[in-house]
Amino acid sequence: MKSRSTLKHIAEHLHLSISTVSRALSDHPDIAVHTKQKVKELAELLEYEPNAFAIQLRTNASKIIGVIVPEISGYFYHSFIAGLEDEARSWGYSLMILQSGNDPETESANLRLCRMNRAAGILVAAASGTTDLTPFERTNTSGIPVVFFDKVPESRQFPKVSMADAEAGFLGADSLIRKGRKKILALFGDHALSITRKRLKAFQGTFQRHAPDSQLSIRHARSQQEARQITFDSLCVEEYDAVFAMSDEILAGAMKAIQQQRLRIPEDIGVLAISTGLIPALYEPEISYIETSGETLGKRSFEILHKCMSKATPRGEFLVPSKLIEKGSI
Amino acid sequence: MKSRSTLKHIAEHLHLSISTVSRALSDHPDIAVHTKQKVKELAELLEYEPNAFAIQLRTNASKIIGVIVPEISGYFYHSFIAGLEDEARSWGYSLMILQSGNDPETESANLRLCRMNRAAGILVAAASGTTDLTPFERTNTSGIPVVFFDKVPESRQFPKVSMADAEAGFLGADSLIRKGRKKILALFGDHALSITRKRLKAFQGTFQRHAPDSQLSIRHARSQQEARQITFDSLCVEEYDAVFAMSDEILAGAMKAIQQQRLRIPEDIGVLAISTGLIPALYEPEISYIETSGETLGKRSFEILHKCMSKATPRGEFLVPSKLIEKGSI
DNA sequence: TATATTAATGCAAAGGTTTGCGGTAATGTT
DNA sequence: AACATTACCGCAAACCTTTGCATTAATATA
Repeated sequence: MKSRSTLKHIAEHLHLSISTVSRALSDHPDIAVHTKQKVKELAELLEYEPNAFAIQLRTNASKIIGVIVPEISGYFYHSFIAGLEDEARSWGYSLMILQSGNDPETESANLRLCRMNRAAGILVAAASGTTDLTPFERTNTSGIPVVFFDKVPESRQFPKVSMADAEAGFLGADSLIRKGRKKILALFGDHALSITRKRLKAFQGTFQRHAPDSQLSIRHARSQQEARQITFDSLCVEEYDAVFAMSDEILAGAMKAIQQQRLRIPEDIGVLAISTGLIPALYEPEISYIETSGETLGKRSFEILHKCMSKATPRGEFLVPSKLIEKGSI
Repeated sequence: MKSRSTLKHIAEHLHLSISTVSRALSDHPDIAVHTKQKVKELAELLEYEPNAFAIQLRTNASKIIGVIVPEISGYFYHSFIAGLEDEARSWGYSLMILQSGNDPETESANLRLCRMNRAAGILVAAASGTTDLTPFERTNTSGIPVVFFDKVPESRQFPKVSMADAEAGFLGADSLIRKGRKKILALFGDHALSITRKRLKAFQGTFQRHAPDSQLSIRHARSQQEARQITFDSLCVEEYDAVFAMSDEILAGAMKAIQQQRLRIPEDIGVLAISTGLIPALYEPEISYIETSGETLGKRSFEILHKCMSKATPRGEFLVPSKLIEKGSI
């Protein structure tokens, strides 16, 4: 193990003081140009790399952003993280990824980790069981901005960024109406989740306003399996114009039922979903969807957090717009 | 912003020295039990949280593991990261995630970041263009163990952990043979990739040895789209007993062609894939697959890296076994 | 020539923690 | 009673960098 070179080493070699070397490397105007040059050359030669710990200890700030999600894998968060990493890296930040496993305890422990590492900021998709926000408040109080995304609490206290759920619901309903679909099996997630309620409300409202004669069968499923079962049963007893799925997970379940019934898309039945786009691309024909891009959400979240880290304290909820991607399944 | 409490604060309140407080908190045997108790109580009260920077500076070691992957999103790496994070957390380590975007330059920059942050160890899935291993060597020389996973270089120099590709290829062929499938469309990835060659070799070899009378059509596709096109065209001109896909991406393409042709699975055609399991679960019936679990690979990778970080210097390539998951598509 | 200005560099403290070693008092051993 | 041991605890250095201020020498100004 080669011992790494430090400012001290460079200073000794050049018969300079540590402070001069430090300033030379950071292009401080006080330092003579030829000195800077010599220092930089030697630094290159010695493969000098600053000790991040020392810098962070001195400045009491890191270039690390904490990210706490229920799970990395699955239908959504990995694309969020991908977008976020991309954006963060371009600003010189790195990501510390933590999974809560939907457990508030673990979430709180992760939060503590972020504090210990003096994260520059923290992005959180709350665990579903999280009600007590004091750990987040404490983090905030100690000078680390916290921004919620996707799974956001009711509280006004923290900035939040999430998908434009109402808009997505509206777009879904709107395109079904435009295509003349009248009898629709609409599959939504757990009614306890705010995301479900928001999407559902806009979806339902749009139909009531613009196509009150349509027949809407609203169903709720808490898993892929449940979505499949419900879809299958529904399709057995009645014929539908179209199936609408409010998420990738639901879509996956619904598609299995549709395949099982060997229905043709879009002739026998239309299909539309709210999705990130990965799952809809797996079927033939591909499924049209209202895009809720994880990547975009990631980039946007970084922007908001970045503002929090500098000066401003943005308030309220920021929405990432969604748009219809037509693939011919409806 | 509340100023955080330090060892010094606790020491002053209790009229003790900093060193005593430090030792008390880490249960050093030299410290009297009642002293420990008092210190811990006050630490709790003051919400003391150790300054990770100071610790890391002092000990010149962090509890952070660098992970460099071409991309987080996609078919595979997110599940790897999920498994890894799980295992790492249980050992008190956190993950610093970096994407190379398959660019050797970025990869090298990410490596540098890991060095600056004195990562305890680094896990790398090499960018496809990476040929020069000196940046990795330098990292290694400076005392940070590097282990490659999934996309591993030829070099013997670093420990590597990857899927048991040969075994997966064998298992695929074996189960096709057992099911009596004779005429098979076998879809593989880019022939330049070692993963492709390994899987193909075992697959082909098994057929030659155990069912030399079978008809094997081997095709190579570099994308989902290409896989789809090839499958579609092939199915047009000939009838096949079964389709074999060597990866999720290929499977997705093949499935689109099969759906397009409206073939029933498994009656009209059998389907088998090598996969992590997410994609096969989206179809009806679900697709049987040889499981190459990202989670398991993640956990195993951590184990190897963990050994490297302590004492031993494991050499060679470690393989994580795969197994057949029967779902009735064949 | 004496004084003010500028340019270039060095000193030293601070940031919070760990740890080898030395010190003190109390207890145990002959 | 003299000495050795034990149980606790503190001192101070070290980890590496940043930065306010002081210092020196050289140049410009009056």
